[in-house]
Amino acid sequence: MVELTRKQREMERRTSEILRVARPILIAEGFQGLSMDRVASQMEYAKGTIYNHFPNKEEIVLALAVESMALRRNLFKQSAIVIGPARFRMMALGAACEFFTQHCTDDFLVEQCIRNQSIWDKSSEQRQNLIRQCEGECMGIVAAIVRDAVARQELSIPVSLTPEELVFGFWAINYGSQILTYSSPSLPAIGINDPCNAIRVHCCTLLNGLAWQPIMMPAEYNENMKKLNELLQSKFWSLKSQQHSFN
Amino acid sequence: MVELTRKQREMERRTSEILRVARPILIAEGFQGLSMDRVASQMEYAKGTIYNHFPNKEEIVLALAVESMALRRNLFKQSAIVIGPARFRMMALGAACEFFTQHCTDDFLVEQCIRNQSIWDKSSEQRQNLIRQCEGECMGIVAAIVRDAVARQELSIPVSLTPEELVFGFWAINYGSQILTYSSPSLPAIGINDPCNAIRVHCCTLLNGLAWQPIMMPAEYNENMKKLNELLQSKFWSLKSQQHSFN
DNA sequence: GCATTTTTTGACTAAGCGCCAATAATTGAC
DNA sequence: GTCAATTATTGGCGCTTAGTCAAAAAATGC
Repeated sequence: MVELTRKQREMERRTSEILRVARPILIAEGFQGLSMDRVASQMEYAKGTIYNHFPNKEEIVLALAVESMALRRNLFKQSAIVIGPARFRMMALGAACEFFTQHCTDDFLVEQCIRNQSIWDKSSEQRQNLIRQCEGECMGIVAAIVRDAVARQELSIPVSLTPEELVFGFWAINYGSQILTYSSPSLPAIGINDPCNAIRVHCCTLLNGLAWQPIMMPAEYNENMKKLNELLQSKFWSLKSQQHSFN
Repeated sequence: MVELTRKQREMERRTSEILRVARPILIAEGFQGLSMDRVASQMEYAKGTIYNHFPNKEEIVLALAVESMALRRNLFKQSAIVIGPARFRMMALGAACEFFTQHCTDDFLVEQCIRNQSIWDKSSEQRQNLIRQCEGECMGIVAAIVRDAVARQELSIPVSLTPEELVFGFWAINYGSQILTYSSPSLPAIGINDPCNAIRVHCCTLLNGLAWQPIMMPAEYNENMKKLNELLQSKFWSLKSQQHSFN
């Protein structure tokens, strides 16, 4: 029995080795560029062995996405515990989104890869659920801040919106802007020189529009975001080092 | 010479025939599922002939995206001429985004297909520029509304934002929410039951946060969006019929 | 040391992209 | 109307890749 677990451990070690090899290929050359032969030859194993770990290419990509989304979730968890009014914690989550895209760009790109029907069609329910769970956890972290703000009477949610639907607006604006920034050819050519600053202003405006206390002008908001960003940076290294070990 | 143009016309007719055949395949089965052999056999031409029209698969996809984005742009143009204060026109563009995603879902999906580095790597500069141009025109339409609102003193833009960067916020929130709605597995499972309504509320809040006159409560905003949506629907049919003929 | 189970291997099939030499069709000069 | 020159079409070929599977190798356990 102790032998069996040693074998299992060996198996798992190799599973993560496959992911370690596959990730940079996926990031550099996309889903097309990632080939099983290439992974196999770089691992110095036969292709069939790779198929003992993952039934198809899509599962590898989904497994990579699970890792990347776990990092995002951990970053969210760390951001949600900054001190101050709920609005500050909400801002910290905006900072986390910025930070993730800018400093974990590879993981951000992996997340993009799975927004593709064909990957979901060919992968296992089980691994899909890991993604959904992680997404749900991220949502839960932010929604908890909203609920806390309501409890503290610093915010009242517009009628007809659930706390999660309120979060959805911030999710959409951050996610949308980051996708556009990274995939739209030549934003500056159509007059968008500093998309990141623009989204900060919009988030601030949205928070103020919701009358989420304390109200701030964009300049003040921006100052606070800078501080939150630095705080996040200092927290980040310890987070990276335990990347796959903590919940 | 008249013979030559007849030939050219024949050539162009077949080019659009290829796109007509390729589009439903791309939509139903994605970039992977679209194969040159399949297009050729469905056209009852040899594969080589398809390659006389398009140097590779990526160019076909980009050509399809040009058509879809032209439809979006035309919808934007039609929406931008509704009567009333600039804020109403801005709202009409939000309605156009909703409308496009809901009633031209195929075109929305085609737009998504090209957010993929490998397609841009393998396609011609020339066709890429058609996409960029269309994107720039869409931006121009909306930015003009913003500029008009400033001129009418119904809006003052936050310092540090260009009119285009202001538009970018609305672009991001609409685009982001639509991508999430269409590609995120089970939004309702994480508490988002009506993403479309949520985004309407957020857009209203954002407009109010910018103090864009006339200020509206979400309920009133929603009523106006409904009316704009109906108006758009009535305009849409004539637009569809002349889809590729007008600028 | 040997039989049984498990794992690994890499040749193989099927499918698809892109190429190109051979074939067919069209053109236009006379 | 004929025929040489040009242009367009064809489909088979080389190459790559996903995924399979029977045979070989390795590990296990008695």
